[in-house]
Amino acid sequence: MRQPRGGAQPNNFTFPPVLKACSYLGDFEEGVKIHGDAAELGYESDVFVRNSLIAMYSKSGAVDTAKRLFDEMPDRSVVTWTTMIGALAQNGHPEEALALFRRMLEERVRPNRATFLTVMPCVISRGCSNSAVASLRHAQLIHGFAIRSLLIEDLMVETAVIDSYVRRGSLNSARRIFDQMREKNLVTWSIMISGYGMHGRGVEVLELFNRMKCLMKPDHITFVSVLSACSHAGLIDEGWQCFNSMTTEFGIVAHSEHYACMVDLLGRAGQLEKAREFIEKMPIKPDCSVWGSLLGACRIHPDAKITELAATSLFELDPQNSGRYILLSNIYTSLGKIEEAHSIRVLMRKRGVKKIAGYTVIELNNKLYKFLVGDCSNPQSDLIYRELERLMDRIKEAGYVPNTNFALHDVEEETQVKSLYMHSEKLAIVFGLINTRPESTIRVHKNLRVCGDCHTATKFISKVTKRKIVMRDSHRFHHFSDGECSCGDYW
DNA sequence: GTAGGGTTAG
Repeated sequence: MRQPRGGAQPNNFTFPPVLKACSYLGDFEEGVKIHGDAAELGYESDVFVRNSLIAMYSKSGAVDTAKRLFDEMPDRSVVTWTTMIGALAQNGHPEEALALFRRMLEERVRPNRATFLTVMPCVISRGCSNSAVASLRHAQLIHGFAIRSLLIEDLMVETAVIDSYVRRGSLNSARRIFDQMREKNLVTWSIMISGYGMHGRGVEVLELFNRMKCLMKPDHITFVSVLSACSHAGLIDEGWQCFNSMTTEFGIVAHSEHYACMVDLLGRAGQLEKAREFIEKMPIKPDCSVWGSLLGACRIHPDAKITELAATSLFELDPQNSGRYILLSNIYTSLGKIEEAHSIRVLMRKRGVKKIAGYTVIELNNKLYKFLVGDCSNPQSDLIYRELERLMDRIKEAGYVPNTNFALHDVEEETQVKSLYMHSEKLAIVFGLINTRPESTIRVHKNLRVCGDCHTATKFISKVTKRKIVMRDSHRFHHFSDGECSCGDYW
């Protein structure tokens, strides 16, 4: 491309596919050079070339450059907007992506199907890293737009809407759309199945999976959904059956994610030794997801030897993962190994591993309220802490015992209990209790996995206040009601 | 003739 031989000059039609190829090959150095060529030849202002450049920079992670190209553009097409929204969404800026989508609507640019499917993940906010950012308002805006644009009969759009309902905790709404769909594909089925898994509904998981198998061949992703759902619902035998049938019946080769699910399944059920044997017999090298599952099992069933085994491999394979250090430190604490727990936190600091700050979000009247540990930024803070104190006394009378394993360890016990009270989960729930009608369900969303003490406390809170509380965490949903949780403490 | 989009888990 640099020095065209034989006098063949590239024109504006040449650049987009070539830039796409650079992204595909991951050769962004070449992409930047081609950008230079395009500029030199005067094609940088061509809308197609511009859009391709934005897409290329987005895939290379250079969002700033992409944004600059976008901002400097005089004429933008729907594709330009969609590409830029995607660039923000896929590079960890879902809030900016949604803001840009709003701006697009304000500037009267008509979004299309691709735009919808690009912004949808920002509303759905999957995974834990960017969770809890999108408000219900955004979701309604986009859902409404889908209906107005008559896109609601589109298979992929409907699937995305189902996903958004599942992830906002409205399983029934999701199921209603699912049942009414004229056509469903593998993705639709996988989402609905994993949705039931996230909510701990094992019966429906198996029911749907059995129905699905008659209609189409499940793929490796379906099996991850089904296996993890079995593990969340404590369906040990059914999980084994699925795992075996995956290869024998469907010819799908098990990957590390499937092994990780099986280790998780066995580990949660307390069969740690069996899980260890299972790892030993694996035909592929266990990766950090497998060891992570094993360590996760030790959180529920503390075992010094197995913990050591998992931790050793993890620190070698994935030394920068902060969650693992915290988990390990908590396991040591529950094993009574206070010294070790402390040294893990020291090691973490020494290696410069940054903790992800935990927070809980609650939505009231279309507004999001975010709470950090010990947060005092809310205008109602005084009231919240007073109510919290009262509520803690009430649940203690009902039998709640604070579990200081989840508190900071280098402080006195009384302070530990106090710091437990200030966890973001509890603050958000109390804020919800104060500001909503007595019969309404409280919905909160934590960016990390819910803390064990908060999980116990919330069960008691649901009992003494007679409130339904739905908590979404980074892994699943917990539906609290009358002192019980839908996860059956099997998380 | 060229550019943008949905699914799994620990």
